[in-house]
Amino acid sequence: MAERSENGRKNDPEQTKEDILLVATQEFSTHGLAGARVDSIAEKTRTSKRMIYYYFGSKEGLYLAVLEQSYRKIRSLESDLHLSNLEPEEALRTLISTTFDHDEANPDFVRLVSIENIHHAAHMLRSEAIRDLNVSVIETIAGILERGFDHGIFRRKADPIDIHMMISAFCFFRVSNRYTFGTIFRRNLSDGDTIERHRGMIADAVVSYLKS
Amino acid sequence: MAERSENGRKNDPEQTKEDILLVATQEFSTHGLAGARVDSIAEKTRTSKRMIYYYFGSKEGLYLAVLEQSYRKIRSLESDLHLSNLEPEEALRTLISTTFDHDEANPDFVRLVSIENIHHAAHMLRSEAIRDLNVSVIETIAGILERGFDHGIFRRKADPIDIHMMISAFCFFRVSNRYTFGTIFRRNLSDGDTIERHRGMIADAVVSYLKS
DNA sequence: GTCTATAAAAGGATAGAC
DNA sequence: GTCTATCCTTTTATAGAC
Repeated sequence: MAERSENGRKNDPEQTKEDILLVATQEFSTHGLAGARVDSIAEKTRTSKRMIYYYFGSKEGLYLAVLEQSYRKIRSLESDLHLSNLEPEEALRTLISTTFDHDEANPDFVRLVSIENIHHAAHMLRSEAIRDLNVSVIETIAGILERGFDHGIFRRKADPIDIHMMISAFCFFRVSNRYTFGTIFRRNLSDGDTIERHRGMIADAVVSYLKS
Repeated sequence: MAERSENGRKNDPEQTKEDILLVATQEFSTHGLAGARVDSIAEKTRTSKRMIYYYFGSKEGLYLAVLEQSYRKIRSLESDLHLSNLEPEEALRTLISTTFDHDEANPDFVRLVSIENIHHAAHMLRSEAIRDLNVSVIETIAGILERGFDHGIFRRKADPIDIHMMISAFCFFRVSNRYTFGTIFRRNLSDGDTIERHRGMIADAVVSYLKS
């Protein structure tokens, strides 16, 4: 009555799906939606192409699953910060560092978002899971801005979504445009010193903007 | 001895190439490199698929030509500003507005750069024309920062490339991530009021950063 | 649930005439 | 320089056995 797999684990659907998703995330983020090859994904998986269609229906279905999983991962990160105990400027700097480090650590996610924008966010629109994304970041920022203004620390009443955009833009661009920017200006944006300097820079910029 | 075309123009190679490039720019920026279809491009052109291969050799050759032409267009814009006559803060604000308006007015270019980043800037690296891009923006910014610091207007000695990145990031992201950002936060970034507010915002942020 | 083999279609590229 | 027709590889997707 021996099981089939060598690792002593019997056929595990969840495990198989996870495996496919992991490989697919890599493939889509490297080649884009149209550029990704189902065959390549299947080869790098410990299962076969047939299973991809069995579980995900189509190439697009797989892409959507990859996208949803990627967004689900960040959603969880954002909520566990507990910034309301910190004084406003410190809370904001912590939030910014978190966003910065997240993008730096997750180039695959950044690339998937870029790809989704190429496609006018069409898949994201179709996915309730993603569309109903926790926009708790905005509430967090709104709270910080309000407290900061009341305490006289920030002189400017800014829109929280605008501030979130300013932070995202900087953190995202560094990763998304790494290659073209690096090529033109001959600068390696993933270099350790550069990372440190940029992390401080975006925080200082946002804070000084709010204080001015 | 009648000419062939109805418009009284005889076969014009340059015109034909231009026509193909225009359509191809649209197609590549909308669907990405792999997603673009040579057949679709040919259909929308007043010439045939054969001519695309005749002039550009391959789909990749056409893509590279599109990319080069797009970069050539901005290069010319950046140089005709004559900012050295303006006082530093005004010069910087003018430069920022120009970048902002350029990205807003050229979503195709922004998308092509995003696509090129998906491909690790591989084509850009192969193209001398693009690699030797005029980096005069950096010299311009360096000059402004120096003058501003000497005049006591800016208190911070910042790296010109970093400042250029900060400006680019904001202006670029607004356009490149328009769809995903708009979907999640239910905000139209190409709305007139938003554009005005954002144009002022990035300028204020950079200036206050340098003054802090 | 999983595999091998294969169908079906799409899309990049070219032949050859004018 | 330009056109029509076509080749042929690549790639998505499925059939059918176990």
